[in-house]
Amino acid sequence: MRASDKAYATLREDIIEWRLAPGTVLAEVEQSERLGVSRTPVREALSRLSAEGLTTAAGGRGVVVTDISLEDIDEMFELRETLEGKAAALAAVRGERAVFEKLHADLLRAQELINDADPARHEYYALVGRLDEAIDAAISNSYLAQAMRSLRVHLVRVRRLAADDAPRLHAAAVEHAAIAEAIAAGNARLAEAATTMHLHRSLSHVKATHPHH
Amino acid sequence: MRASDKAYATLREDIIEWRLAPGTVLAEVEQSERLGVSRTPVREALSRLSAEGLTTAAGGRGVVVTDISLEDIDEMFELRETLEGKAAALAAVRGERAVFEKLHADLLRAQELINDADPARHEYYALVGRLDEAIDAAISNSYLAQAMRSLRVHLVRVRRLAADDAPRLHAAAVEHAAIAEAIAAGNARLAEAATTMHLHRSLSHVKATHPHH
DNA sequence: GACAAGGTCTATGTATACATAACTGCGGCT
DNA sequence: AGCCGCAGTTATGTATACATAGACCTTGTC
Repeated sequence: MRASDKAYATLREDIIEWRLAPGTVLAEVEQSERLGVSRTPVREALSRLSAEGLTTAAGGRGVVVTDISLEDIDEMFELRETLEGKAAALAAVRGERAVFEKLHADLLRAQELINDADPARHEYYALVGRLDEAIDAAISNSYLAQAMRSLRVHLVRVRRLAADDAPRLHAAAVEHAAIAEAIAAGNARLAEAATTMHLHRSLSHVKATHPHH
Repeated sequence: MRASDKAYATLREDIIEWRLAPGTVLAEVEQSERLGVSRTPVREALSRLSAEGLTTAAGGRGVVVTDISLEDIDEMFELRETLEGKAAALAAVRGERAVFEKLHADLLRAQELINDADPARHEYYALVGRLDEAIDAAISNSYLAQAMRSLRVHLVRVRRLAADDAPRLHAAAVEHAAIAEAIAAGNARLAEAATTMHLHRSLSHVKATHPHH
């Protein structure tokens, strides 16, 4: 593994997991010492992070971890609804029925994955991730897929902030299942509507959890 | 101006203007000699270009200029319709009426800008650029604006490929005027429809001009 | 004659030394 | 007392030397 990849992965993880708070200044020398690599790979990592929008170059004095305001969350979900709504509609038209029928069935059984044995809900999120990947593959549009990937980085940060509780996850699983079902049925408008509903409820949940910020 | 900015701007311009053909291998030493800077800024420039999608890291053997296939153009316009349609609708709701009324009037007079005195149509494209900027500002959604900016880079490359002729530009000016008018009127659905129409005709024109590729 | 294995070579990946510009603190001026 | 300006310091920006890994060519064998 390249040192720059390591630096990038570590910094990215630290930012997403909120171990590096917004506003934190990431100095090159400081980070190179912390990560045990030289300034060059750190520099490249910070470059990539800034391109993604996780950090911003604060003119001259290092790069700082970007903040996420309530307005940012609204804006992110506005774009998300546009992109994922379109993606769901396209997947309904172009996707393979069998793939989404299986995902539908798995998502209906996802309630069992949400238990106290796995507080981080790794398996549940992995399943949701498979739905995302299936949609990405089904739309066969690399530009749209890329736009959604860019956005997902920021959404993971929001998710960490929102502290999904079990009731919300149970409801979300049902909503995801509805999306998969609509895609499997080849019903584009229904798939888009199901996506809109899901995102609306997700946003409401986030806002209810964090009224301030 | 920083050397890395210079390297980035030069390389980006060369790629967009098709002076660097798709498939061209951009070796670091070679480019650093050509641009008169050291490898470090060239490296950073290539990094940024790859993040934008203008180049791709060809595992081990340098970065190569990405190609644009006919499928790519279809995909780009599919995303573009989604993004710009939404943006136009939002601008109709959130934008300032006066700004778009002025743009509407200017665009109706744009026919005069398309003459033999300016073969590159700088003034015309500047006016269209002002419409884009006005919409960007009106939507007040930095994530959506960022997604559109990312896409526009690639679209400029396609435009250079399509060799816009005077008749198409005259028609496009009218279509742009219709978008501005709908936004000024605060009619979101009409603005979205006008955008869809414009993009459909643009794509048809590009495909008619370049049936192969 | 073709395929595979090894070596060489050339590219990128990394580290570090040096240049330069901006921020900060201090001092003098108004 | 507040502000402007200068210098010191410390950060980033650049260049270059060195490490390393992958690609291509050569050579040997089947």
